[in-house]
Amino acid sequence: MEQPTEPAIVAQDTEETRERILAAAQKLFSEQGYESTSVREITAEAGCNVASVNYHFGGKENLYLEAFRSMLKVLRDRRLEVLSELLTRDPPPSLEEYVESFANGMLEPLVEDSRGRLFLDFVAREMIAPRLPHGVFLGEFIDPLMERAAAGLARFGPAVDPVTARLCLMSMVGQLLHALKAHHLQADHGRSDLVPTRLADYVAHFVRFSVGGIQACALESSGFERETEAREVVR
Amino acid sequence: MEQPTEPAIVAQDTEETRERILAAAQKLFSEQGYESTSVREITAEAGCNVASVNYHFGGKENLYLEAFRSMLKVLRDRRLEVLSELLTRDPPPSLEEYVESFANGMLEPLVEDSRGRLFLDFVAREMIAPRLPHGVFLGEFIDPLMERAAAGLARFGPAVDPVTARLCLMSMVGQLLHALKAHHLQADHGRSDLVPTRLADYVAHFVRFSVGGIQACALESSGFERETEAREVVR
DNA sequence: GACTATTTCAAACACTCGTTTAGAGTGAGT
DNA sequence: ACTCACTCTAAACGAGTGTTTGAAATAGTC
Repeated sequence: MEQPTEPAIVAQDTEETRERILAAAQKLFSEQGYESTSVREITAEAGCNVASVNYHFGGKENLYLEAFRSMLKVLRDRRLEVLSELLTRDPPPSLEEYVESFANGMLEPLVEDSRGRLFLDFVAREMIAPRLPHGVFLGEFIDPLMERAAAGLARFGPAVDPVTARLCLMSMVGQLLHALKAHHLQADHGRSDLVPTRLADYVAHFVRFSVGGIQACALESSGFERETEAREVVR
Repeated sequence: MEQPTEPAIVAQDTEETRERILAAAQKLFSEQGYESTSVREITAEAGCNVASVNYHFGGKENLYLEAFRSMLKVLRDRRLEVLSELLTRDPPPSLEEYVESFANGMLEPLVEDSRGRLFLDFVAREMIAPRLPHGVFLGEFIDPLMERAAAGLARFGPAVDPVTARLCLMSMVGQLLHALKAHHLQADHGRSDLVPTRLADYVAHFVRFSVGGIQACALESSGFERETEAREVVR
C-alpha cells in the first residue's frame, strides 16, 4: 500500500531519533552535568547509535546548546504566560495574591514533573559555570522574565523606584531557588527540618516574608511617587 | 594501607607538597568542578608529579574530600565566630544591625579573596550534586551555622516560633547566595543592572527587605510570644 | 528493476583520564 | 659501610572519552 501524500511519516522517523536524543540529553545533562554525561550514555538512553549525535547535532557541545536553548524557551514562555495572565486579570490581584502567584508560577514547572526538577539543576549549573553562549541565558531567559515580573510588581505593589523593584525581585527569586535546592537536598538526606515538605507551607512563608520586605523597601524608597495613585499598605 | 608513625620533625618537606596539592585542589575543584579538573592539572599547579596525589591522598576522590572538609571547617568556624561576637556584643545590636552583620559576615569571606569566591562556587556545586559523604555538608557545616544564627535571630528579632525563624534564615541565605551568583554572572557578562556592583549598596537593600520580612512573619506568628517570655523590642 | 539521497550502525581512531609500577633520591640510625 | 623508611618521579597501563569512517540499511524517484 502506498501513501503518496504523506511525507510527514518519513520526517517523523528522522525527527523521532533527533527528538529522542534531545530528550535524553536534556534529562542526563540536567541530572549529571555536562562533563559527567557521556555521548554513549545519551545514545543508550535514546536507543540509537553513538554516531547519531554527531550526525544530527554535529557534536556533544552543539547537542547541549540545542537541547537547552529549546528547554529555556519553553519554560520562559510558560512563565511569561502566567505573568501576563496576572497583569490582565479582571479583578486585579492584591500584592499578596501577586506574590503568591509569582511563587507558584515559578515553582510549579520546577517540581511538577521530572523535567521541571531537572531544569532547576540545569539553571543552577548554568549560573555557576555558564556553558551556553554569552547572552543566551541572561538575555533570552532572565531578562524578559525580569522585565515582565517587574511590571507586575510596579502595578500591584507599593510605589518603588525601578532599581528597588528589581532588587526585590532578586530577593524573591533567590528565596525560591534556595528553598527548592534545600528541599531537594534535605529530601536526599531523608530530613525535613530545613524547609516544609509541603510546598504550599513554604509558599505561605514566602508570601509573608516577601510582602513584608517589599513594603519595607517601599517605605524607605522615598522620593519616588507613582503618578497613578497612592496605595495603601494594609489589606 | 595506613602509616601509623606520626611525622614529627621530618615532615616539613612532605607537608609542603601535601599542602601545595591541597591548595591547588581547592582552587581548581572550586573553579571548574570535580569532573572538569584532572589530577594532572592539579599536580601541574602544585608543581609535582602526577603520582603524588595517589601517594599522599590515595586518589582523586579522597583528595576532594580532604580538601573541602578542611575548607568547610575553616569557613564555618570563621562565621561562627562572627555570630558569637554578635551574641555577646556589649550593647546588644538592633535587629537591623544584626541582619546587616549577618550579611557582611556571610558575604565577607565570599568576596574578600579568591578563596572566598571559590568557596561560593563549591557550595553551590555541592548543593546541586553532593559529592561529600552524607551528613558532612549539612551536618557539619549548615546545621551549626543555622543553629547559632537562629539563636541570634531569636534574641534580637521579634518573637517568632523556631520554625518561622529557620524559614526566615533560609530566606536570608537564599537572597545572599543568589545575589552573589548574579553578581558574578553579570560581572562575567560586563553588565551591572541585576545587582549593585558595590556590595554595600546591595546589603542596604538586603537589610531593608529582610527586616521587613522578619517583622511581617512575626506579626502573623502570633500566639507564640506568650509561651516563651515577655519580650521587649528593645533598641 | 536501478539510481540517489538520507539515515543508521559497528568498528576503529586518537586522545585523556586516574591509577599503578618500578626505581631513583634522600636522610637518619646502627 | 649498610639498612630502613619515606618521598618523589618518569613511564606505562587499562579504561573511557568524543569523534570519524566506511559500509549497510532505508526511503523516495525515475
